[in-house]
Amino acid sequence: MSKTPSRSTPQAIRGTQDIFGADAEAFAFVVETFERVRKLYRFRRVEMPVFEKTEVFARSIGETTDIVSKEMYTFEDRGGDSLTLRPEFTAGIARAFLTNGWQQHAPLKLATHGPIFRYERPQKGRYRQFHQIDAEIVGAAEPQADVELLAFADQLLKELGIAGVTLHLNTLGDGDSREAWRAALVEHFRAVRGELSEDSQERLEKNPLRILDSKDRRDRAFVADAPKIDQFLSDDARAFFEAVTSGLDAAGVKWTRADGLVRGLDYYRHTAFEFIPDEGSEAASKLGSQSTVLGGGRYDGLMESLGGAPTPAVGWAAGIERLAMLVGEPTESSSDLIVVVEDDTRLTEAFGLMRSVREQGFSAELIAEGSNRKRFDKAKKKPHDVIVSLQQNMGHSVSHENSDAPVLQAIKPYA
RNA sequence: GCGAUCGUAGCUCAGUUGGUUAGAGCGCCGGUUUGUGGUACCGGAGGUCGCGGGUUCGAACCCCGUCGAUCGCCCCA
Repeated sequence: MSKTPSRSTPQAIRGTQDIFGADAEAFAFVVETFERVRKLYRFRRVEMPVFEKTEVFARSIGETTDIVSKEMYTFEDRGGDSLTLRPEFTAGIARAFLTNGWQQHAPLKLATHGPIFRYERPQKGRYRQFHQIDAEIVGAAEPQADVELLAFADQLLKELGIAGVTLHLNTLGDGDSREAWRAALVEHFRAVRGELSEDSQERLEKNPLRILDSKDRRDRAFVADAPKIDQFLSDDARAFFEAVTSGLDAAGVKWTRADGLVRGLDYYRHTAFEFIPDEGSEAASKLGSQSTVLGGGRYDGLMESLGGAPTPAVGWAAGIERLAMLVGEPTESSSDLIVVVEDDTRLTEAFGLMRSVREQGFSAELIAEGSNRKRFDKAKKKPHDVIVSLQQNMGHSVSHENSDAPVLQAIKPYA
């Protein structure tokens, strides 16, 4: 047994987590399911660096919010370059697309997953190092890319067994639509500025679209009669959105229109979406105030901010920990076989048996420590199909509830 | 960055208005019992009560600070 850590044992960094046990199993289930479904949709696997030059994120995210100045893990390396631990996948993928000449593969369907870093106050479902799965279609201007991407997300959530979650869908229109809408919103809210919450008065200057999802009571009345994006959509933008929605209907993806759903960053165009737990659902209570399960949108404006040619793209990301909170307790996997050594002289025999069983593709665990008498009881407490107990004088016993257990074939001399 | 609640054994927690050697259950280790068996009983290890300072004759308990956790606000790529 290890001793209690002394006072000098370093603590884990705030907002990081050591995932173990049932949580780790749920985490792995999310990743494995993602990998399986991603292959069904023929998304190609990509591995990305965990850090990039700071400008990769600074230029793509822009200066509109606190993100760049306050919420990234940015540091100087020994060469004096400013680097940042990735706070998202999209910007790095865009950079890779440009620097590697992946235009030649366009339209390119990519999937990846891994750790993400954001310097934020930890709370329920929110960590400083957390993990995302991510899917992008780069170099595809057509609405069917949005449909395919969303069908992937929808099927993934279904296969994870996550219920009570609905796709909330909106369009931000093309660049001109978006700007006209934004200007109208600013005008609308400026007229009632004094009656808005303090937070929203500030948002009016920094990020007016965000007033639309204010939780403050004082703002709600003005949000309700705020101008809608639909009034500002160009014919093309309207047609694009209709193509997306009719495609989703055809693909059997359920959705609901959320005309207040926005993206804060300027590079977003057209489709914006979030899968959100239904009010009062089990999923909603499990997630607390961190409600979005999976979110994304079309980012046709991103490549240009990184100095590339205009390149249409659409993608989504989802927090693995949050998904894992919703998949429920996976049943602990049981070993096909447990070998109990109740007489230490038979330990070598046990080693041979273990190896043989495992080579035949069965999982097996050995129990050969502690009091001889209590070893069998210990084995009974672990999930298993079959227990073989090696006792004194070359005797043995086999215990199982199911005489069809496949592993019995692999241990015939004992069974 | 702001606010609230919390921090006692590996885990879940108790600890009475501040008062002797800080407790329970589970888990762990050992023994006895049982003997094809997740039994029962006995015993044991394991805590400077998150950390630092203060008040007091005396602090797990009161005060300040700090670190961490949890929940919410801000932010949400």
